[in-house]
Amino acid sequence: MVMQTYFRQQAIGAQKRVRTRCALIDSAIDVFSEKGFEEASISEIALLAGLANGTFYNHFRDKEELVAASAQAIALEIAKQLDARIADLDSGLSRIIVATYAFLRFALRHKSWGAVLVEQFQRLPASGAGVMEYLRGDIQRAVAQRRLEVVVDDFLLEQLAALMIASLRRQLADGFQQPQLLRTCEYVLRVLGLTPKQARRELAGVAAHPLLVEDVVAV
Amino acid sequence: MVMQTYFRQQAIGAQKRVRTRCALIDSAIDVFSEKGFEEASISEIALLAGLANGTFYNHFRDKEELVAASAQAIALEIAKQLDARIADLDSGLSRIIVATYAFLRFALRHKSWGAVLVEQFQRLPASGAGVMEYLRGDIQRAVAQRRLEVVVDDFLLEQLAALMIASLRRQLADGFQQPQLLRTCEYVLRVLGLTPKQARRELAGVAAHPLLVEDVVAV
DNA sequence: ATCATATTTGTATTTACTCTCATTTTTTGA
DNA sequence: TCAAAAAATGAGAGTAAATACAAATATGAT
Repeated sequence: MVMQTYFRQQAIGAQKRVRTRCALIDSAIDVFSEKGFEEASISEIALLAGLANGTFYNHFRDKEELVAASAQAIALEIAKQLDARIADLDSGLSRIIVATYAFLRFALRHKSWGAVLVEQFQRLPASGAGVMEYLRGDIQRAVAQRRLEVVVDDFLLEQLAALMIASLRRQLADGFQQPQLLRTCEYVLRVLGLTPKQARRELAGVAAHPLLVEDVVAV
Repeated sequence: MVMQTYFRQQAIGAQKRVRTRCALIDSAIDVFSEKGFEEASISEIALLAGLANGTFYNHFRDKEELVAASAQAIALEIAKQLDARIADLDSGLSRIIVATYAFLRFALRHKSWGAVLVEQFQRLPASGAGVMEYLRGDIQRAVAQRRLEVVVDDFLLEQLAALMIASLRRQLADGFQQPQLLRTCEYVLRVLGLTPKQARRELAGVAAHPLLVEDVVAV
């Protein structure tokens, strides 16, 4: 696989410091997702980024800081893309479903991104739950719309994140399988307090959304 | 904290090979739970076990193999203890609840054990889900008793394991909090297809079980 | 275009660990 | 008790992280 250069390209025109940082992140995403965190060596990452070993330490204290920065960059990017695409949805419940589905779908299409998210979640679940911060707003919206009755706290978000990350990890290993992705969406809704029937109905209700239709969703 | 010697003591009288192996596992549980997997060094583990560095390699190929063996030893031990104590319960649903609660409660009382389970689950979720293999039987029992309608597959068990491990991890960090533990039990039941009301009712139904009463359960 | 500043380079050094293996010690069972 | 087998030892080779730093280079504001 050829090196990804997504963040590099985003940074064209920016300060040198930012550009180099992005080069390291691009390189790290590649090496982490290919070898895993522990096997990835700093010198290899620097080399692949076209930089000398010492340069790494101008930007990050250690590997942990780099994987955290990579995961955050990825999460921000995904969130940005999702936000725009579900702006048309008013129902909190629908937003939860579509965002959850699309988030996982996206991370499965861009496997190296997904791998880094999984890596960082395992390392620091609290920060990982932050990756799903967008869910908080949509859940609260659904509560305000009287479609859910639930207290939104960090523990709840962590439990939901655990479901999603476990699903992601499994499918990164086995390949995308829509039924599993839909099951995870259902489980999320059930944990949020919907009955299985309601969850199924809500899911069917958004099956026609463009972000789901790409896959020809069969609920 | 003084070193735990649980498995060592189990192995008194056994072959030398087994005794040394258990000494390494005891030591590993201590070091892993105190420093985490990455910071733990093989030489430190060997030293704490009263062994020379090289001895480690007579028993395990690397740290991964050791943490896997430790987690398995722990899981077997917990399963053994739980099995005996829920033998009186006939209802599959009740067994699911009590076992889930007691499993987490146990891992929270013996923090170093809990930490190793979390570590291994993060490393290899599939094997981690094996830790919860006991759940499979109880779920199938509940299905046979017509209290659940669900297909039991590996994916389902992994999703449930993810909920439990996330809860465990959070409480290892923050300390035992019964409300969170009970919430995780409820979420497990909901994922299994119970409505929130049913889940709540089932939970109340077993609140009097000895394994839960230790904590004076307030549902 | 210039130059003060910021960044990168790459080597050298320290530190810490993993893993190997020839040798020594301990165990086991007859 | 004894000898063969099993296990333990610990020094050493090899690897990589982390840090330092003086010299070289690139940058961007003016």
